[in-house]
Amino acid sequence: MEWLGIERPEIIARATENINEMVALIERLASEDIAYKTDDGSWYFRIAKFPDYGKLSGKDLEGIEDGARVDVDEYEKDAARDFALWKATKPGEASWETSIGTGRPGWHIECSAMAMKHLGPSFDLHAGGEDLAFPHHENEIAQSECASHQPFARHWFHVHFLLVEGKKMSKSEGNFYTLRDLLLKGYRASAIRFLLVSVPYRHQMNFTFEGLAESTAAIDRLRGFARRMEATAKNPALPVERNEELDALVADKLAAFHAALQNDLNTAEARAAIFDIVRAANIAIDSNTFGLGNVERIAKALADFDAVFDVLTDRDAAISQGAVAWAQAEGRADDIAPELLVAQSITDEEIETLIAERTDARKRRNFARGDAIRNELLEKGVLIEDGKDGVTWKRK
RNA sequence: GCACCGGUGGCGAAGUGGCUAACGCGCUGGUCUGCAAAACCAGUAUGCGCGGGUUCGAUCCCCGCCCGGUGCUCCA
Repeated sequence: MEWLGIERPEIIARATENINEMVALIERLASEDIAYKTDDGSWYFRIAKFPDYGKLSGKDLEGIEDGARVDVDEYEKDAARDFALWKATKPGEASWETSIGTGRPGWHIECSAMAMKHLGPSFDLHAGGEDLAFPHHENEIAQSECASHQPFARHWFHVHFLLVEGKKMSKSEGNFYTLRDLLLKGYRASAIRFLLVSVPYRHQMNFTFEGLAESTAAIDRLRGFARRMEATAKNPALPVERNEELDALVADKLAAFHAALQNDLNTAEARAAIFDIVRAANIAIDSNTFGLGNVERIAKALADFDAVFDVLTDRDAAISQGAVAWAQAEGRADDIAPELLVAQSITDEEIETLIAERTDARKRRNFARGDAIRNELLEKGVLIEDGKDGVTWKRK
């Protein structure tokens, strides 16, 4: 997770450490006859007591009427759609001895109990995959709101599953990749992150290797621009007064960036606004209409962008090295892309030395030698750029 | 079979009842460069799954169909 720049949760709750809370919740429901015990010692939730059932998923409950697809007697439930809160012990299963009997909690009660314990009866946001809306989240709402008599989560955030190369991801399709797999193939962590966040969460995205290459190129452009801004800000030849037209455009696009994120996290639109700024600023610099006064707002835009997207700072090499080290330790060295090892075989110091030699050769107009060095570095994944103010380089 | 979500250029992907259908990548040509790279410019969907309908006007609304995803039993 940290490889993708994802923050760790403040609290990671474990179901097995919160059995008491779950039992208390079931007892509270039982006191209002919402939870009931069956002959085998299991507890079920009486959906008839919660008229709002189905409000999240918009399910038509007629489809799961009593006895339609489930043998009611077999489960001893009062209604087929009632769901388990607590399951009586079965041989070979973990169980706890509690005031409501010996057994283990049902799946849904765990989440209700832990969410309310840490966040209170009402909280802002509950997330989950699209597959969980029904029945899991629906059942959480029913249990929690019946127990607390308050609204449970105010907003629900359901992410769509992604497609991989146009198909659902599955081991049998052979399109199941872990983050480590992708890193070992030579893709950058930042590109993976950027691709994943570039499509709004509500939409199903098609994750492709071509898409990863696209993200890599897009990040290169953004990082290149960030570097260019830094260099430009230090350029003493630049006029101090700002280009008002450009500044207004940047302000406009920065507002659009934030508006897009405010609009249900539309990351695709937010991203577009930043690229608009990049292009406009590049044009201004290229046409010598850029002033030092323009730097401030653009720097603010980049900072705001990166506070969310977090791809400008290059930590890719270290992360890839981590993946390589892992593969070597696990005996999976064969999975490491050759380019990755080649790229890691040259140090920054060695690159600087070669570039200095090349610059020297070019001054003497020995272009053959200069180009030879450039090609040598290129083979090691190092790209040289000759700018007006000197040579810069980056790893591919 | 039923319900919900989606189907936009070569690819990824925004968006809107009527303005040139964003943005990124790719590709082609150009500027710059010793040559490249980077950056910039121009071009690249007469078109938004298919067929009807509503409307002065639909990619955007309605209906049907096709395709993809998810759910509709248990487990988590």
